[in-house]
Amino acid sequence: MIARIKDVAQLAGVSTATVSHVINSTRYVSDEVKKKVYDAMKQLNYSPNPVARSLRSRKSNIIGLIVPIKGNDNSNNFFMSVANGIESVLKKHHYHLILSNSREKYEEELERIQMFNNQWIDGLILAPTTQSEEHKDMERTFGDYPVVFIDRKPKHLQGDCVLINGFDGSYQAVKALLAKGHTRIGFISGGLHVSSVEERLMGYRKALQEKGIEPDASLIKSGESLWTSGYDLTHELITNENVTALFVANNVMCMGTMKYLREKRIQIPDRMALVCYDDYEWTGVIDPPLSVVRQPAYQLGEKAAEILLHRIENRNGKIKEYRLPAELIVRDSY
Amino acid sequence: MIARIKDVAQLAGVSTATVSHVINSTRYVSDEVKKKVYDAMKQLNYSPNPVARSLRSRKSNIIGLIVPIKGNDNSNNFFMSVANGIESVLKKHHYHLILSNSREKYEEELERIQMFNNQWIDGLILAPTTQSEEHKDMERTFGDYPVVFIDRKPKHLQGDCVLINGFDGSYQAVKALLAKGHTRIGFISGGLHVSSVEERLMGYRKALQEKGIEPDASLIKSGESLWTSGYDLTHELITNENVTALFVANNVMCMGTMKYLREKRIQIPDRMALVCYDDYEWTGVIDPPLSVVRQPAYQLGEKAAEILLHRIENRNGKIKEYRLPAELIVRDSY
DNA sequence: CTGAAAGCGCTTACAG
DNA sequence: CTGAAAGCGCTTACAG
Repeated sequence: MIARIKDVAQLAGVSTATVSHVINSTRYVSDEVKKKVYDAMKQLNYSPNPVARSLRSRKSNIIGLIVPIKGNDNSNNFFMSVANGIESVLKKHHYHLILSNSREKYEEELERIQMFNNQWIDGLILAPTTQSEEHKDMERTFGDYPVVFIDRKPKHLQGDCVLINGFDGSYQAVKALLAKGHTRIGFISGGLHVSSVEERLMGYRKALQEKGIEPDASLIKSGESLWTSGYDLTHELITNENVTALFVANNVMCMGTMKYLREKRIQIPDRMALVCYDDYEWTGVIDPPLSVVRQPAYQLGEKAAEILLHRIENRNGKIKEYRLPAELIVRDSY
Repeated sequence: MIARIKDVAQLAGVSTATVSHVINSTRYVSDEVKKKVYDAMKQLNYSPNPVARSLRSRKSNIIGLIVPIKGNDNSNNFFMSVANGIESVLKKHHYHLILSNSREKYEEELERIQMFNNQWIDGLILAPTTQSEEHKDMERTFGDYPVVFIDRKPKHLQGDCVLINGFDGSYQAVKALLAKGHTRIGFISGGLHVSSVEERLMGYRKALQEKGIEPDASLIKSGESLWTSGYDLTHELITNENVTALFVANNVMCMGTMKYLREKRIQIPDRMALVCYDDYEWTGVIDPPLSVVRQPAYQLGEKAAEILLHRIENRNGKIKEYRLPAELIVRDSY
């Protein structure tokens, strides 16, 4: 039989109120009484029922996470690292993580949020779908809990944000390509309306402009985050635009670029210089090892969790936007 | 203000019992009364408080998942796909998923299980740590909920299992290498005491024996699931054992193998034939595209969730062990 | 310094 | 066919 607080109180010869206060350190209890309570708890192998606790205190110690991972996309370890980072700090604070997936669809995202509203989560970490960045009305959807946005900054919503400094990462990458003498540098990425991608493009532009090169719109290609799309766009840039270098700001698309270059026997870096996004291990073991922009995904998760937990304690503090630095990892592809 | 069942009852002019029964279809209610209740619910934008519901009904609609992902290992998308598969079927049944990570440490695994015991989860999906396969006493640790083991079969515990047929996948892979005339085929993997790895080794042995080749223990190398370990073991096999082919039954270690072969300029497949584990996209875009054994991770998750949900409804059915087929994807590395 | 008791929002025997 | 009321296991004003 599972012990209840009543059983503990009875065995310790005190009231349930006292047991509760001992457990939660919420008012003074004499050491003598405390000891009796602890002994009884131990003897009964008692641990409080968190559901009853949640009902009464209106606090669940559960955090929701919604990630946008398309279909069967098992190449996307970014959000998996993020989830891991979140979980690691939640654990320390005795919180749990409910994982949910919007599959990059706005309707599913709303659906998940609504499920969470009923579930009495204490807070939500949301990587908004690319569509939801546009939707003003989403704010009304959230329940009465704090929300931290990650990776993508919704244009019409305000709230704490944890982002990666894609501007600087891209700026460094393109600057490095320019330093090697490249002037026609292709840019490949996912949808440009996503804030994270937008920033990467801004970094690209800025680096070019500093060198006195006006960005050529025909060198900037965006498509779906699929390797096939990366393949096609690489083809376009190489056959029509005479580029000598590529900056591929999307890891999945980068695989398509690699596939294309390999098939056409275009040597890296001699005939095509390359910098890609995301430092997954495979990028280091292929031939040649790829120079990449590294995103601190795990740390992003940690930071988001810390901010959310802080916000739960302190609902009215000033809203903040955090940016974690991206890092250019130089290997042999340019 | 958030509406409670009482408010709905009042507005509809019925008892809370009736409202509850309408919501849960748990006893007959006349269509007329039903309509009044639905109207009131709609008007008040009512949705039941799941915490209160859980407390009373002792059912949380939450499933726990514990995965063993080491430290910052962002190459491990296997369990991420599994989690995705689980989540997709839970969603359909209005269940939630709590994600937790044992980091491949037995103590952390126990800790997480204990947290779950308090949390009143309705069931647990567990990918046991390699250590926990050994521990008989773990059974006593579980609370009063069904458990489904995935990917690894604990030697001393009984319960539903969903595994991948690593035997057959490996058998096919090694058979293919043998068909190309290779006889000295190295085997590289993580710890051999893990059931999934054990099976892969058995498939390797079986294929050799069928060809009349007695497996040579010195060609069988196991180490930690790290690319550095794959690198070192590849070095050993090539310099000391004169192998002409390698079967690397671990995706992370396979990266080390690739790195080694590339550094030493050992041509694949001419000077070294290769079959690796796990069909991640990068294995298809490198040069040459790798032949791999594909594991249906997403489907593993789906199956595990289905079985667990079924088990929750039907605690006393016969315990089952499911095996999903692994598939040899033939590309250009042998 | 501690206890008796109300109440969180539901579900579910019990009664008619 | 439906309702009044107990109770799930806690927390927390209120009282002394």
